[in-house]
Amino acid sequence: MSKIKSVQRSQSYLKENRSQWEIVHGRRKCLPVVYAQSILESQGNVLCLQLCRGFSESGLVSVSYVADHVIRLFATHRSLAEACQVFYKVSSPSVYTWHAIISAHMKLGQGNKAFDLYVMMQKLGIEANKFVFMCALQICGCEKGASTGRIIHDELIKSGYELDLSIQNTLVDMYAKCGSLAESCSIFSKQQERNIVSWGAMIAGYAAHGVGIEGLETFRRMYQKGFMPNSIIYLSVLKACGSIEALEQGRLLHMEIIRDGMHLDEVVGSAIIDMYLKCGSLLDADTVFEDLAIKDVVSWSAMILGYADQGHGQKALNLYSDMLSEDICPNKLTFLGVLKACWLVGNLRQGLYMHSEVVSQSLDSDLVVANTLIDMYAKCGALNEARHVFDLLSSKDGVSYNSMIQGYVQNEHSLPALDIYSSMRCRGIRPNKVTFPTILKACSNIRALIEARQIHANVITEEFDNDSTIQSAIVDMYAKCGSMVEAINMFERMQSRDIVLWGTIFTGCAQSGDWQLARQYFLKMQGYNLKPDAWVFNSILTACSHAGEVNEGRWYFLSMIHDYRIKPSADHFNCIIDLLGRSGRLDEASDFFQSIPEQLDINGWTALLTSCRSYGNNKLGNECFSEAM
DNA sequence: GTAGGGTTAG
Repeated sequence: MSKIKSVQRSQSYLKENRSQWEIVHGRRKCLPVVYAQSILESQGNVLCLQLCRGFSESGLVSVSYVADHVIRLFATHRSLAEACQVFYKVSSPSVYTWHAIISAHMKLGQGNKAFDLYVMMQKLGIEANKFVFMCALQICGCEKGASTGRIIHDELIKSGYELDLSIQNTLVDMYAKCGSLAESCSIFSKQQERNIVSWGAMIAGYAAHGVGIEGLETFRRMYQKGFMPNSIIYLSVLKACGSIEALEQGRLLHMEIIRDGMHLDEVVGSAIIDMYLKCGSLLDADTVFEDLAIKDVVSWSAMILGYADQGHGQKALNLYSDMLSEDICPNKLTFLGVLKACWLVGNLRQGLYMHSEVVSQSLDSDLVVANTLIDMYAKCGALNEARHVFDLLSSKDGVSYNSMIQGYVQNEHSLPALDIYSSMRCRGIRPNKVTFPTILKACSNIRALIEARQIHANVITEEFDNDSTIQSAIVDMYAKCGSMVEAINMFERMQSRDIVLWGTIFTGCAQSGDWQLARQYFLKMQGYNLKPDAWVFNSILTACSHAGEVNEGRWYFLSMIHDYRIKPSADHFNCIIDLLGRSGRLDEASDFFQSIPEQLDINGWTALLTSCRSYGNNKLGNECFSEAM
């Protein structure tokens, strides 16, 4: 039957007298609903909604099998209120009706309400079927978390549904979405039978957790087992490639997708663009984007965000204005990209304008957007604006606090950063691996040793004391706060120490003027076969300079040049001049430079002249000046 | 009679 005829028949049914309708059509009375569905599929238009409303008002919906269809259709039209109205009119809802209303809530982002309905259904003595169980598992994946998921998993075992393929697939998906990849893998590996969905769920799980190598490996195994990938599989595999920046694998995948003729699909196309951008290949992304038949808000946003992530702020902003001129309405992710672009190019004015756009779309209450706004303002140096967004945010998460703390620390406002940190702890929001290095830096900046010790204690209670980045930050913090004993205590406990960390120790020694300790550690470092870099030498020379170790300083300077082939920078020259100058040996400083003229650049001369001036030796200064010219 | 896996994310 043609679609137009379906519409006409549906409408004429509705016009008929209700009682007659029921008698005449008997059990086939839900047929118009099926027609309405076909209209939705073909046109997705207002007409379908009108038909649904007609049913909703006709009273026919009190019969559960009519209501089931109508609820599902209202859910597709994102009209949860109308779906609920229908549900409440059903005199004795069947398990199908319950499934329809639970699923409607879940799909429209009301996971908690959906779960309440699930519990209510069971209390009313209606036994869940596999579809309801699948729905409950999905709610755990998006709202309730793994602990509730495990309870339902137990219920499934008792009811025997555990052996059902769709249920197993949903379990794999649920555990992955809850962050428990190990449980996903365990179920997947025990599956006796798998279909394309099973493979898709597992690959998506790996991709979402950034374990791209396993994702690609699973994709390969799937292929070997004779499953042909569909577009959904490709989306996950592309994400897996992007997560590990596997450009070559991504290119091969792109070729396969072209072979299968899926590259022009706007959804797959957006994923290909995203993969190329994450792999840093902007040209490839451009080409794919240009070739897309339909550029929707997702592909535009993928480009804008991708360019912003790669540090190309201006290009991201240009893309945004191109997108607007194509009459595409920005969404939340577009704004995330544009806000990032604003701070990349340091354009606070555009940032303020984008903020007003965000407000006009009522996206300012969205946590991710608000956090990005805080970040944008803070990175543009507009701390008051950042704080304003932060204060207005009713439910702040760890990221909000981290962004605000980072904003203060980056702008060298360490005290308010410490304040925010304490209010974060008061509200029971746990600091994480982003918080600790930042707040430790705040302590270093103002040498707040007492607070720093407290934060070190927090690091231990939050079990981040084995994180190498945080350990380094603690060493750095103690060194900068002048407590070399604590710095060394931490340093000695560390499993692996990179050159930066050794540099931190030398800087600490230099600041405290402890040349003996610096020398001791320098020897120790050489024992680990670590090559000192320019920065390490700078610290060593500073330590010599502070301790007045003229000969040692000279020796290390020459060793740096000849043994380690490091070209001295102005900082190194400054150290030597300082070292000689402190001992009142400006002539020697001059001679010193004469002995290595090929190393001198304009910075070296500038350093020498500055030093002559600060030590009041104009004669030497003039000589140096004419020589430099 | 139902579905299950999917793109852009601070």
